[in-house]
Amino acid sequence: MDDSVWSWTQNGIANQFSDSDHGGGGGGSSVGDGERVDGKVESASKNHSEAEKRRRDRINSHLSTLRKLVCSPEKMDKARLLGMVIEQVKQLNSETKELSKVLTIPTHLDEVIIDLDLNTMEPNSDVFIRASVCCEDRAELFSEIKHALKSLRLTVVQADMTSLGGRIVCNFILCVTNNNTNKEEITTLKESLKLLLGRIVASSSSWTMSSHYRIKSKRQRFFCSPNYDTGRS
Amino acid sequence: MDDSVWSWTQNGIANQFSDSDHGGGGGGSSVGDGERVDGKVESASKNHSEAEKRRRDRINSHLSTLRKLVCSPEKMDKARLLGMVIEQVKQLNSETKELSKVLTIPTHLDEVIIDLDLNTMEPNSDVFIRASVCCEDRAELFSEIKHALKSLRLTVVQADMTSLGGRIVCNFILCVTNNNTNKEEITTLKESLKLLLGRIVASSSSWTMSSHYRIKSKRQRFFCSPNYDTGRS
DNA sequence: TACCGCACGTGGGCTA
DNA sequence: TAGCCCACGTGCGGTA
Repeated sequence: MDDSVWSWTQNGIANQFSDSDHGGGGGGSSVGDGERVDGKVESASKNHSEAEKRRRDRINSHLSTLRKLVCSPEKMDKARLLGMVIEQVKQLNSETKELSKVLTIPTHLDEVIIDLDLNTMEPNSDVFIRASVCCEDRAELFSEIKHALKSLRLTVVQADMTSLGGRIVCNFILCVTNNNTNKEEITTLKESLKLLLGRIVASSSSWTMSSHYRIKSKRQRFFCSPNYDTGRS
Repeated sequence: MDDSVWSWTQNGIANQFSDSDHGGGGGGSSVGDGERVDGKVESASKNHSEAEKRRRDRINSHLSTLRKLVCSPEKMDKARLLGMVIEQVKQLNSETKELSKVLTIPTHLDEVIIDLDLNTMEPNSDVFIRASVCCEDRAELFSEIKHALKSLRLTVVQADMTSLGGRIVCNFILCVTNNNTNKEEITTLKESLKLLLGRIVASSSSWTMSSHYRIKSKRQRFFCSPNYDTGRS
């Protein structure tokens, strides 16, 4: 419960420049031959020792930075700290992967993706379908998609849309409202959905590109603005 | 250009269990007193030595994991590796922060946030408004919001929506279509928008909560499913 | 007491 | 050659 124990962790890097053998193990250098020591090798040894200290300091400095970065409490092993860093990196990796899956940036390719995991289907349980649409942006797009989903009795559980440079990508999580659906019906539904969305995408492509939604540096500035914060953490 | 140089990096952890002094510095233990060594202290020293080796192996094992995790090439310093890890963590942190700004998770608090940066306004340039709505989810919500935006002549440039547990959060980037707008008009527009969205949120709260969109473990499984991938990288 | 984690200085392997 | 990086064993300070 005494923090002074770990003082070397904090001060060791900066303050331990008192040169000589403050505690080291191999300090005696084990000269068993009993010959006179040459001044040259002595200075070499000193250089070596100092260089090695600089190397240790370099590593420990990075370790210290990492400790602050992962909000690790003091009194934590090097090993445990590194383990914590590993967990942090893994979690951040999967997090960004998940987020960028949901929030994609529209590409220049028209496409409709329907994703349905039949394996996790359970009787008398809701069925979810994931749909992604990427096409030219236009005013009637949302209402057409909405109409198509309504005609197939699909409910929008989650929707993410991103438009950039006149292109738009919409990701939907859809819920099949008709409760008694077997796998065959779901497969048919999937095909119908793909067909309808495909038509919408095709009719979007035939449009002449409007100049309304070009990439504007202003919008970029808006996103990067420090004011651009919701207040939620 | 010879990889054997770095073989200790790969093999050192696993294969260096040949016990004795393979190269170490302090191996001589510097017994300058010339007395007989006690068996007890000798075994203690050996224990210490082995424990220290285990500790080193533990750290190096984590370092090796980290090296794979950040796709660091072999032939990289411990120090440089740690520096790379630091950069990686910093980048991932800012990345997830940016992403979660755009794609928020609905809270239990009703709120309407209008964000408008008047400072970046330029004459004869489009004006963008950021609007965030968090409230109870219900079927008519989208059409009501759409109607409100239309009545104010606002165009939806970008929209992100996330529903979870019967709550929904919608983030919009809106474009003011009326070109000749001065700051006073924009401020009035901002107030009107806040008023209209506030009414929609209030009417959502008065609804009795439907049980349709409770948190379902199935949905969670759907998101985490390995099949849940768009094909875009 | 025994154990643990650390910094230390060293020898060895390798590169420029 | 000098310089770099590493694993090694050790003394020390602190905990259980």
